[in-house]
Amino acid sequence: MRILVVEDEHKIANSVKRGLEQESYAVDVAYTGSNGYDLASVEEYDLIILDRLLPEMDGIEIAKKLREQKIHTPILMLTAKGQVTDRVEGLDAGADDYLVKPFAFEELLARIRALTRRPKDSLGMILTVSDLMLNSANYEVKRSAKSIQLSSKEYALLEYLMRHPDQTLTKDQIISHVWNYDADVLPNTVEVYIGYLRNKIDKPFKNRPALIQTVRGFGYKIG
Amino acid sequence: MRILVVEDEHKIANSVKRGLEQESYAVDVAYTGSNGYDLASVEEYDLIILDRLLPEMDGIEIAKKLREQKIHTPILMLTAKGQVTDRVEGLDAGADDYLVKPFAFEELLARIRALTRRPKDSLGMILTVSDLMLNSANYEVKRSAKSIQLSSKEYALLEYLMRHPDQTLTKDQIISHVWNYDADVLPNTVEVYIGYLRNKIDKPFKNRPALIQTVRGFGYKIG
DNA sequence: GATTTTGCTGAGAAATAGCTGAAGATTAGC
DNA sequence: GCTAATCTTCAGCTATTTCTCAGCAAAATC
Repeated sequence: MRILVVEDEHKIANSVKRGLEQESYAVDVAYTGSNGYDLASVEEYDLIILDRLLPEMDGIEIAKKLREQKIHTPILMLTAKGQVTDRVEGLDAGADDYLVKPFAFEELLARIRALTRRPKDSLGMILTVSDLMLNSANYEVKRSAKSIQLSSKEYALLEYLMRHPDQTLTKDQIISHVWNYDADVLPNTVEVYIGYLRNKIDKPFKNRPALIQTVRGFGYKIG
Repeated sequence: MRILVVEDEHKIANSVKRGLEQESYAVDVAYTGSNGYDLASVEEYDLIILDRLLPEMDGIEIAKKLREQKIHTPILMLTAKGQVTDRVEGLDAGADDYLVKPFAFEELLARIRALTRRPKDSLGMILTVSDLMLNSANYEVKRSAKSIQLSSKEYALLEYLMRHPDQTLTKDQIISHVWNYDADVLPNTVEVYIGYLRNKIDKPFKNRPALIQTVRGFGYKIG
């Protein structure tokens, strides 16, 4: 699955590239509009992530030109928080979806999955680890058939862990996936949230094995 | 169920495609009239959604030609608000129904359901959740046999919720289904309408459980 | 066994989500 | 055109969530 990222802010471009590669997408990056446009017209991508505001040639224009060229690759447009009003303009130009910056990486992944629509996770994937179940259609979490109430950060963290079962994730990885790229939260915040999750999914089920495990010096894993 | 969408505005075409696929229709899109005509003559569809005004070959002409070819696939014609809604002309050409742009997605779905009329929902599907009943044939809503009067937005919102019982729907999802694609309403508007609905279907029935539930951080669900 | 590092946790300040009354805009009916 | 209903936004309020801090516990290192 090949993805082109057109974004002039290197920080964002690179963090998106790194994250997507970790999810085993093949990623090309263009830091300018014209560069991005050239790549998009020559190469074949499964998805194009396009910053709306770019020097030289902006996102709207690129989208419009690509559509004129009959290139119908799905386009995910990124817009800064202030510029929300122009939803219509962007969609007119041919974008398929919108994401407002700053976004959490997992949110980006969800949109990408929706746009490239792998049958597997269309509408409501159900993740399970042991007797813990997470249903992304209605954001419901259950353990041993008992419903568990989570806040949205807790939910995002749990989903990230459960999408990588038995794999140790460092606090840095967790931060860059669950929080948005310009929030800089302390590693301790992750510890705190792990604590919250344990209170809800491990502590009340003493007769069952604890699912969230600390891998001292490295991070956490579920499984 | 296969549907062909012939529409030159990518924005509309893509958002309709995405929405219908989520409802598990198989959707093909043609961005030009002649392209659409070719597809419609070769492939077998259960429904064709046709923009009335298209470059190259317009909707009326496509409909006429298809009918000449003895292709009787139901046709739903889209017309812009300003356009002379010459119902007669379109219906003469062979269209089975009309929808004026901009439309809300749920409205489109309702027409599609009417045209493809699966025996199941022939003449007005009736949705029920607990003791709440919605009859889409006559737009009547009742709870515990007591009739409830709703405005059209309230009705559209309730129908959307009831068609996805026990599933949490985000404010974004609600906005893009219940409002039309170029309306730019605030999330708070959804909150307000949820409030209106609660006043009418939950508050007056204190002895019964509340049906509309807030799922903090995610959205709302009914059930 | 003392020291350092790493992780856990209770408490609290700051930020945010959701609810609601009210008021301005828009639309439909007459 | 006028009026009434409906639609939408706004501002203020409350409860929850988010995040940091500081002190403690456990493990690793010396």
